[in-house]
Amino acid sequence: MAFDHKEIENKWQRFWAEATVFEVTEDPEKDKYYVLEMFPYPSGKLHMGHVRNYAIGDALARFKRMQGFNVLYPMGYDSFGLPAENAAIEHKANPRLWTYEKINQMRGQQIQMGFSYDWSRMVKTCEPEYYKWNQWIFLKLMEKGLAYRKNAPVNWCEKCQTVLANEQVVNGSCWRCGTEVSEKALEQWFLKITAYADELLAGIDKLTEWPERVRVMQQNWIGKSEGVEIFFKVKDSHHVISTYTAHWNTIYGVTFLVLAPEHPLALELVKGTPKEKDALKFISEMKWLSHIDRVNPDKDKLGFDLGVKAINPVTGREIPVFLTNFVLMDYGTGAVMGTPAHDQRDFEFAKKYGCEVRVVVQPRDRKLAPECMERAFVDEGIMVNSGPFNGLSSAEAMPKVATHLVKERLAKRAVNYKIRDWLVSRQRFWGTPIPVVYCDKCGVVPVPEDKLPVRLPDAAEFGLVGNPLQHVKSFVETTCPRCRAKARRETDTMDTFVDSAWYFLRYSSPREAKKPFDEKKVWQWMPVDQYIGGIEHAILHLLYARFFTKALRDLGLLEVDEPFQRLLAQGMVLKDGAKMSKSLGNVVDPGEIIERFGADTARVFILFAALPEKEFEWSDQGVESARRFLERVYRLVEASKGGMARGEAKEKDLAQSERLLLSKAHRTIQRVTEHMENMRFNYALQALMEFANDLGRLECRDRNVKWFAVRSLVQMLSPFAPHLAEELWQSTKEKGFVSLSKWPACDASRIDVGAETAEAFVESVKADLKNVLALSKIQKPKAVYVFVAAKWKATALAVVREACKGKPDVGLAMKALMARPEFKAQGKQIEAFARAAARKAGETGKPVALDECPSRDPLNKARNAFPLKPAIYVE
RNA sequence: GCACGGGUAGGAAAGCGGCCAAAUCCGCCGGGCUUAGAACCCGGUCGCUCAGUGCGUGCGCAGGUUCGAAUCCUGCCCCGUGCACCA
Repeated sequence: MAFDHKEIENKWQRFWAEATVFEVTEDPEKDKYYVLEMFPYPSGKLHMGHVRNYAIGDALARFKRMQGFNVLYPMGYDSFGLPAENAAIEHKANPRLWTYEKINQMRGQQIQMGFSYDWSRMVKTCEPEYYKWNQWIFLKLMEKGLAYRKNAPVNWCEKCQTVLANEQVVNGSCWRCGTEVSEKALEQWFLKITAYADELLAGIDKLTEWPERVRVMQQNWIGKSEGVEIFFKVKDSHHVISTYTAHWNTIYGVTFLVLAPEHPLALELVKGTPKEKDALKFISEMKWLSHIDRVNPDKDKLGFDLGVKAINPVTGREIPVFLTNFVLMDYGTGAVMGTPAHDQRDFEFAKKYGCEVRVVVQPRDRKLAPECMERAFVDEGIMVNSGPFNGLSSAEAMPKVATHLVKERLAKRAVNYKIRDWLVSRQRFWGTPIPVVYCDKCGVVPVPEDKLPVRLPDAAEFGLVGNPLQHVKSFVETTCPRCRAKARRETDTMDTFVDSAWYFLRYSSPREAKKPFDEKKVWQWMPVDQYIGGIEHAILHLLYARFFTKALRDLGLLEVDEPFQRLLAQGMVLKDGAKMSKSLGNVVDPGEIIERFGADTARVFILFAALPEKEFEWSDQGVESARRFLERVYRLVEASKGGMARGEAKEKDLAQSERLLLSKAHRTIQRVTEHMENMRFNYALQALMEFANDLGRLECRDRNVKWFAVRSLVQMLSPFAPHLAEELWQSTKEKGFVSLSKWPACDASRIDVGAETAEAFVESVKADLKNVLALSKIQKPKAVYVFVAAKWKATALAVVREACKGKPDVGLAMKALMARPEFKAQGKQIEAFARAAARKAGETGKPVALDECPSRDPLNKARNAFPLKPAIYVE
């Protein structure tokens, strides 16, 4: 091993910390750049996902820093949450101590990785100095009616003994423990994210630097639907059933209505009729079904005919009214009109319960007959059986039908959203206490601002039923802030997503004691220029953070609308084709990689493996190759040290290969800079690898060119392998830290396009041929030998043929060469001799006879000397 | 079902109208260096063919647009991811 990664890494980590190299303050002289990674839950050990996430962020932060930006690159811990509490139950550990231990372990590994965080800004959400402001913001939201309490059926996880937000229910199961979620009615706290539904949706258009799929997911989640509510009169009754639809053009095809079992009219309509008892029975059966079963499209559609008739407002026909399991009370009006011919669910229902199928949209290429239909026709077509709208296309009919219905007062325009208010109550200990008190006299009383934070008690008994906080008397028993009477403190804590909904603001002024953050400083840093994290937060966290940003703006605390300018959803690290997971046993521990190969290697490998947003397969060989690359750079720089001198290279003094090297250096700077800008780190590394090869093979005696090339390489390597780069920076006698050096500038005029292209090659072949001919005084050569790198062979020969105007037979020359007794051996050997000749020719500047060639001269040296420039021999 | 992303050489993964038989890394083959190996350096790595070279096939499948397609369009087949009885 050429270098000792442990020694180098420890050394530079210490130096960075001692010199507080990465701490930043606001600086009006510089442009700011805020790089943020989704802060981790402190589980103790980093996993590969973390390493990838932070390697990406750190490379960008280091690059931007070197470019002269004032870079805010902080780290913190999302340290409230279930695992700490579960550990408390299992191991009788104190969740606070457990959490702090894990934070320290994790932070230790992050330091080992060499991430350039400003640790002075560290934020831990479980500390009162942080969660105090959760409470404060909660109270502000309460004042504005954006935080409220209501009795609601909630998603309940029996195992975690807690309520879950809709976003935390994955396929009907708890997102954490996988237990099937059940439904339960409870008094719960909500945040009114729906008040911002429209703005959150409209804002997505502005997020042009977010991945498309995340934007789509958010759009779907908000689920805005613009439609109409159509009113159906109930026959022989004063009741009106209002239904929401987005396909109002099919109103003439409505042949029944279906109500959710919870619909207020469900019982009302059958009160006192013989159907009442059965209706009650049906309703209670439906209530037994969980929400999950109700919305499962594979479940049978069940109906109960209420026996009453409604009137289709446009056809005047009487239509039956059913209760059903497949209509949801919390979307639209809880009642749906049935258009069996044009909606698959309605079609199935109608077939089962014998409702009329009435076609009102005909496909253009065939004719539908209700009795022959096997499924609903849901595509675009021509309106039929629709009174005045017959003959229109369904698209044309949409606005006309809507206008008609509204004008006739049969309907009103309506908008519906899928998004629901955010349920933030959790029946857990390890979270931010919700700052309210229940008083028998005054009701729900907010804790006054000056009494914040409501601190979590230091100790509690874990493992009892329900929330441990309920059993802490000193916490629960309090007095009413308003009337001083005995009162009970709220024991629910906040969803941890509240913590992460604004932590990025806190980094601007992490020790601010009088408010959640300093407005001026936040103004300096926000928005986050580049946010990086896992796709799993595409909806949950990102939507909540956007909501908080807007809500805080409306509280007058912020001036930005959107928190995250550019978003990168990093890809997963796979092993054996699957996500690394304990249960699959395919986890690669970053700690071991750091130990064996070093942090620099781990970083280079992980960034080189693929584009950051794509998933890639872990490869042990890939790790080794990353290490080999670093070794090569190390050797190159060590070998170059003697031949370098700081200074500007003088163009006219440069030999071809030196000019080429200089050109390559600038070309590489150009490529790497551009790739860094776009976070295409794998390309940047590729360019660096190629450049390292060039540096190794191109002969360079010019000390200034050498210096520039080596120095640039070390600098550009530093975002990827910062420790090694610092070491090389120091060993090449550069001042200060490479981490703080100015990113090399590409001087486009130094890019010698000619030297890098075939044209230039052709020119050089021509020139060399001329020189050779002149020097050798052979005006009419019998043969010409050209020795070059294989890729240039064809070009070179073509040029020589052209230049010699066909006189010497170049092809025959090679044959003649083959015929010589000393070259009877293999072609390879001929090549070796040829290269030796080329080298000799290059050294003396004169052509040499082949038999002058030292036969044992190493091929590789000849090869190194003449990668591009041809050697020409004539006879 | 809908939406989004993919299918490229032995493997991973670039390219997204001509400079593409296709970057880079790995693997494999040959050579150099070595007592030998490791490491390191060089060359090769779709098939046939040659001294140079040339030809054929070719980037999921089938068509199309174009002077020209891995790259653009259409349809199809696979694979991921997300959302799904949202009316």
